[in-house]
Order: sequence, then structure tokens, then C-alpha cells
Amino acid sequence: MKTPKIRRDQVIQAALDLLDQEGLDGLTLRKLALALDIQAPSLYWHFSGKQELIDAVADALVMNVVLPQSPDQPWDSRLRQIAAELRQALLQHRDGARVFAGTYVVSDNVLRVSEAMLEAFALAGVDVSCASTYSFSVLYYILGFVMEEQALGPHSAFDVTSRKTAFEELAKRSYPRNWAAQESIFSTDFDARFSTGLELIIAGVKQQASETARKAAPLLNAGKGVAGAARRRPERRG
Amino acid sequence: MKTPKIRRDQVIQAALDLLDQEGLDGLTLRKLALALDIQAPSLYWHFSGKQELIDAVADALVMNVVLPQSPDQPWDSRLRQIAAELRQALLQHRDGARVFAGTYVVSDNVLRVSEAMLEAFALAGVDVSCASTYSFSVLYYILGFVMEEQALGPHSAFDVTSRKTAFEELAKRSYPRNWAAQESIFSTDFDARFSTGLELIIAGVKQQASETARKAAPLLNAGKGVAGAARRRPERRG
DNA sequence: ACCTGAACACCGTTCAAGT
DNA sequence: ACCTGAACACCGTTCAAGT
Repeated sequence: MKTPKIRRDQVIQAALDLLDQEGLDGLTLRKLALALDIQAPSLYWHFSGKQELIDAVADALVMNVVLPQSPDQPWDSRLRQIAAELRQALLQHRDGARVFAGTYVVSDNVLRVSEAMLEAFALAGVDVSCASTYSFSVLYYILGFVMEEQALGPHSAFDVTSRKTAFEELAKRSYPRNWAAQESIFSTDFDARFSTGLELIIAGVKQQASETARKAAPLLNAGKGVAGAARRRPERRG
Repeated sequence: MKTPKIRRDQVIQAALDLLDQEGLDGLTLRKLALALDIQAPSLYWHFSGKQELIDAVADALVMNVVLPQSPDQPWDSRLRQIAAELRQALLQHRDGARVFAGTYVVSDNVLRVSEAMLEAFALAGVDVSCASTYSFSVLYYILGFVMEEQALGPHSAFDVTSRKTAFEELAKRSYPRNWAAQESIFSTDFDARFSTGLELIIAGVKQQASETARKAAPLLNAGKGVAGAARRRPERRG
């Protein structure tokens, strides 16, 4: 045929629409084909299978993240912005985090986000090896957080109320600290919670970076009574 | 009938076996029934549906985690142990992390782990509100990490090699920091990587806790020239 | 109380065939 | 080059019926 009925990007857009309407479990090749006014097997011309389609959708989710490369902000400010953008991008579509978490896409969009994170960590003074691990940590945090945020959201797959009562019964009886933390655990102020967890990571980077720097230049500080060294307990590992 | 053919825990055990053999995608009610020598609909007598079955499997995964309550170890040592136990438990069965991440079970086994984490953070001096957020952060990290560890493991669902070459092409051309970090990104020394990320969180807790303590007792430190305060840049938020 | 048989309403995927 | 029609081999779930 001279004029193809659909193009690849049209399929992806339709998939995003369908995702918003039906959720990930409702994102079906048959329904997708129906929305595009074609037959299900036709999709195999554009994608090798459902997984490749999902991968493309996941890639599309982070299409607009970190587009204008951060200016000369400090590294922690950069990281906060990247994290916020990534979270917002995942929140933009129903089950966004679940979609992204299930894929390990290697694409421009994904690597651009990764690159921005690595850059931020480099500015913080952490070496490449740690930086990559830290990037994954941040990514895991965001994905886990938004997955829960969306699981408890308007399209929740399970009965939140019944789960809460189950928690109350168990916690009240046997788990005092869970009981005491109940309010924070079921807090729906996701912005605040997201920030708290992210600041934890940022604080960790700050300390790890300063420790690394101290070890890298021992002659500068040796015997000078470095600030904070006195009240630091001896480390015990393993 | 007087003698039931199967009990609930036998179903769960069979499900774990099937999970190891076939993975999460192969964990099917029909196959499970076949392994138990019953018909698929019979499972609905013991479970309300597949999700409840998966929830029970997820619960079983962490059955033996944090059983002997930690002795008088310092909080960071406790956290390291909990994290290591949790990771090992998830690694014990194929797709363990994926199974657990998909569920939000409220059970004794899950709350016991949560309780141990909250306890560790309390010992570190963080308040309950932060402690719950931190617990989730740690959990997200572990789940994300092990999911990737298992995704790249012996039963990998995708072709790792082809993904690596795709990464190389992209990174070499346009993403220098990813290119430089390639070795660490594809490192299979998961023990070391897991530790690095966990220490990041622990370092964060240490700093956040010390900052909170400082703010909680400002009269003690006011005007005394607190160590490190001089070279700390003014904070800028939001 | 516990299990079966048959059926329903779906899936993803393959493949020869159309245009 | 792009799409269809028909079919295959599965799914989770329901439900009346058996014992």
C-alpha cells in the first residue's frame, strides 16, 4: 500500500491513551489495535512483540525529562530537579512507574536522564564508580515511591481502607513502632514524603563525598583536628 | 470429604517450587493445580483469586527475615543486617523481588521487618515521621536493586549482551559520563554495589540525625562556633 | 467442607494470504 | 511494504454439580 494506515509513533500515542483509560493490565494488543482501527496481528509489523511496545511506551514516558540541560545550579539542586521531573513524568500517565520499572530500556531518553544524574554526582565530587551506583539508588527510590503513590492513587487496584484496618489490628497488637508511625505511613502528602526521602539520599552523598575527599587528601588534614572528627565514633564494618 | 487433598500452606509451597522452575510469568493457576494434582478451579476454595495467592507467596518469601530480634548492635549494624537478610530472602526464589514488589501485603512477616527497621532508625535518633519514610526508602532500594540483580541473572528475560552493545553505541557517541561509568554500570559484583548504595543511605541518616539533634538543642550550640558550620554554604530550598 | 467439569471471555503470537 | 483472517495455545474466573 502506498499510504500506511499507521505509523510507529501513532501506535505509541494510542498506547499511552489506552494506558490512561485502562491501566497497564488493560493495555492489550487487541484493544490497542481496535483503537487504531486495525487488526491485532498488524501491530507485529511495527513491533516485534508486546514487550517492545511497552519498552517504547516507557521510553516515551521520560521523553521530556531533563530536556533543557541544567544551567550552573549546584549539584544538589540539579538532583532535586531531575528527581522531581522524573516523578512528575511517571505520574503523568496511569501506572507510569509500573510500566517503567518493568523495562530496562536503553534509549536516548533514558541515557540523557542517567547522564544528568552522573553529572550532578560528578559535581558533588563522587567518583564514577560510586556515581553509577548512586544513580541507580535514586532511580530505584523514585520508581518505588511513585509505584506506591500510584498504587494508592485514584485507580488503586486494591481496597486501601481494608488494608488500613488490617494494618491497625496487627500493629496495635504486636508492632508498637508501626503503630506509632501509622499516621506517617498512611500520609497522603506525597510531595513532602518524596522530598524527605530524597533529602536522605542527598545528605548521604554530601557525607560520603566529604569523607572521600578527606581520605584522598590526608596530608592536608592530618593532625589538624578536622572538624567533626573528634565526636565521630570509630567505624566498624563487616 | 473427610480428608482434604491439600492445605493452604501446601499450595504456597508448590507455588514457590513452580516459581523457581518457571518464573513469575510461568506461575499459573493451571500449572499450579497440575503440580498439586487437582483442578484449577479448586484453588478458589483456598484463595479468593490469583492475587491473594501471590500475596501469600510474597509473605512467605520474607518468612525467615529478622527472626531473632537483633541484639544490642548499633543501629547502622542492624540496618545492614536487615537489608542483607531481606536481599538474600528475595534472591532465594526466582523473580522474588518482582513478586514482592507487586504486592502491598500487610502481614506479620512484613510488619516484623518494618518494625525492625523503625527500631533501628529510632536508635539512630530520627523521629517517627522520618523513620517511616526512611524505611520505605530502604525497601525501595532493596527491591529495585534485587529486581535488577535478578533481571540480569541466570534467568534473564532479555538478551543482556545486545542491550550492552546498544548502550555502548549510544553512550560512546553522546553520553560521555555514561560511557565512562560503563564498567561500574555493568558490574556483576552485586555484593559490592549493594553495599555501596546501602552505605549511601546510612550516611544520609547519620547526617540528617545529627542535624536534627543540633536543631532540637539550639541553645547548646548557639554562638559556640559549631564544627563545620563555617564552611557550610547557606541552604537554599524550593 | 472440599473438589470437579464444563464453559466463558479473554490473552499474545504465528502465518499464510491479501493488496 | 503494510495489513488481514483464521487459528493455536494458552490464560483467570465463574458456577452448577458432585461427594
